[in-house]
Amino acid sequence: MNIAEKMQTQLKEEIKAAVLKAGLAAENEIPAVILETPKDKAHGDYSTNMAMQLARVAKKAPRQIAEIIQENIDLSKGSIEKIDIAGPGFINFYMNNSYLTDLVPSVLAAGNRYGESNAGNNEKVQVEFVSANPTGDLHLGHARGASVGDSLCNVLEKSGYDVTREYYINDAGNQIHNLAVSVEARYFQALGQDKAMPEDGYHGKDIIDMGKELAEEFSDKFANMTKEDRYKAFREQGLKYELAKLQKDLADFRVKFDVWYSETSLYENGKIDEALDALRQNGHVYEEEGAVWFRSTTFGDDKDRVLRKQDGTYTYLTPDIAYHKDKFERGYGKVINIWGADHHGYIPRMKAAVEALGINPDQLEVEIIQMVQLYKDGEKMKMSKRTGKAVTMRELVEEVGLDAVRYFFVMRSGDTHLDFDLDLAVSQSNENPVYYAQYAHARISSILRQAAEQGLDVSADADVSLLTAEKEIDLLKKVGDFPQVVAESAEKRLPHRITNYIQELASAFHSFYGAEKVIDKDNEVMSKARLALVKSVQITMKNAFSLIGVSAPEKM
RNA sequence: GCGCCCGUAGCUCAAUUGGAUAGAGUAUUUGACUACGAAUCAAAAGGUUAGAGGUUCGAGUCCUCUCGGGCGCGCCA
Repeated sequence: MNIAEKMQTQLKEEIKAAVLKAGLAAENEIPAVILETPKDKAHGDYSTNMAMQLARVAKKAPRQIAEIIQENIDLSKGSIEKIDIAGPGFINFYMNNSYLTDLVPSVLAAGNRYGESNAGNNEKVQVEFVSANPTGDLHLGHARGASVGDSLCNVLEKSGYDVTREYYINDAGNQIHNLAVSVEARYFQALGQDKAMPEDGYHGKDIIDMGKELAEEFSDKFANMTKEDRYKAFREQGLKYELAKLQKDLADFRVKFDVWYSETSLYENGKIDEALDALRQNGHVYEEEGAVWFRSTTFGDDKDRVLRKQDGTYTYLTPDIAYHKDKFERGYGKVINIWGADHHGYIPRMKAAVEALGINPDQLEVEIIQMVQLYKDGEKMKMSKRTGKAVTMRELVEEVGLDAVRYFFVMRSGDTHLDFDLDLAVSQSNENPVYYAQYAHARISSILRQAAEQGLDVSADADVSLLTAEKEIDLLKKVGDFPQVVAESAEKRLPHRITNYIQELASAFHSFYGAEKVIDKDNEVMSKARLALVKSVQITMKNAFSLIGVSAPEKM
């Protein structure tokens, strides 16, 4: 348990004890004590709404109850400096700051492990994200999904979950057929032959490049094959090429998947049939008009869904059901899918399928990432993957820089439509929030470098009780918040909380920096105390950056 | 037509999932560099939380309706 948590537990117990002592309510009538950190620090370090909650039970006015609680609280037991009653009945606690002296040494000792907690109890969680079809370049929406998904995974890991990052490769189905014939057309075009692109083909630049590369490497080898062999070859080559590109682009984006899961493998190892059988055995499957249906309406879906088409092939849903069945069989307590908003209509049927397999559908969570709109020169840019007129993730990173892209995407909660202003993101000015935070880290690094040159080392036994100035206390408290911010970010699946926190931490540091001088030749004891503080800020900042996949530069 | 999501400062977004006077960045205005990094700090100004009802001690947050925007609604994936 970290220091802030300890404080809060202690305080909660003392509040409960006071309520009991005053006879305001019986033990079983007391609601769980809720502690909040007031937005306005003039309202103390913590506040509770206990008095309002007890109004009904105690049959007294909230403010009166608050006064009674106040009288019965043991200040020293709760490490409380002062108690105020405010507003409709809030009880505000001003804590004794002496606990903060323990904070700095504990952060220094924890190092890059600072922020960890065991909130997740080592539960196995699987997160599937991006999972773009291997038929073209990753674009803006995927970049958002990759940023948010990877950050969520990091935050979950830091909070004590056992996380698996997974990418589902849609290497079966119609789109791969279209890929094969698109590659074929580009190949012949590269050989100088006039070959029209198919109606549903992929017009991306990457396919043109692939056609050229194949023509260079293999010359007219494919042209001389039988039609069947040629199709097979292009299918294979296309997949290989696209998959390699996806893996490289994501690796360059600092996203590392543990598992690349092939849809085709489900066809080959019989898992689709197993899943179908399971659904059938549970009585959720029927035949009609020559097709096999899943009665998903039993579980709240709008309409029943086809599993096997009249022509005998499966719909997209069927292998996906098998995939999800397999996920749970691998022992994950929680399965999280991060999907683009264009797939939200797919949620009810997937949940229905999970439930029909006898699994609690609450174990499947689907996080929807809203669409990204790109603006350039103040105008909306039209994008279409089919015609190849999309800005790719790679281009975006080349233009904007990886740190800024990742920061920008994690900065916003996933459930709002995002306008990405290309001109703003590109600008290397202070308009770009990522620099504000990175600058704080660089500044700290610079201070530490200079201190070292002057023979001042950071040591854990510095007398941090000297840190009593307002800005120092604010900064200490902010550092102390970190583990809980991480845990909450994980629990609520809101990785953007981390960037909010980074901004606050950076702001607290810059403000402190403006008010107090760290290295003071005439006061070595104070210098050492502040150096220890600054070092703990640096550790926290760096750990926070690493959660969102952004670098913490020592110089800029 | 039906379903899901969104609507908060000029702009881009937060808001401890029902808490106090709705906050940051940016843009605007003012002040601070012979200063450990001015990519910074200090301050001012900026709001009927799209609108109308309702629920309760208390609503940006929950419910109903209206308006506006996005995305879905296939034996495509």
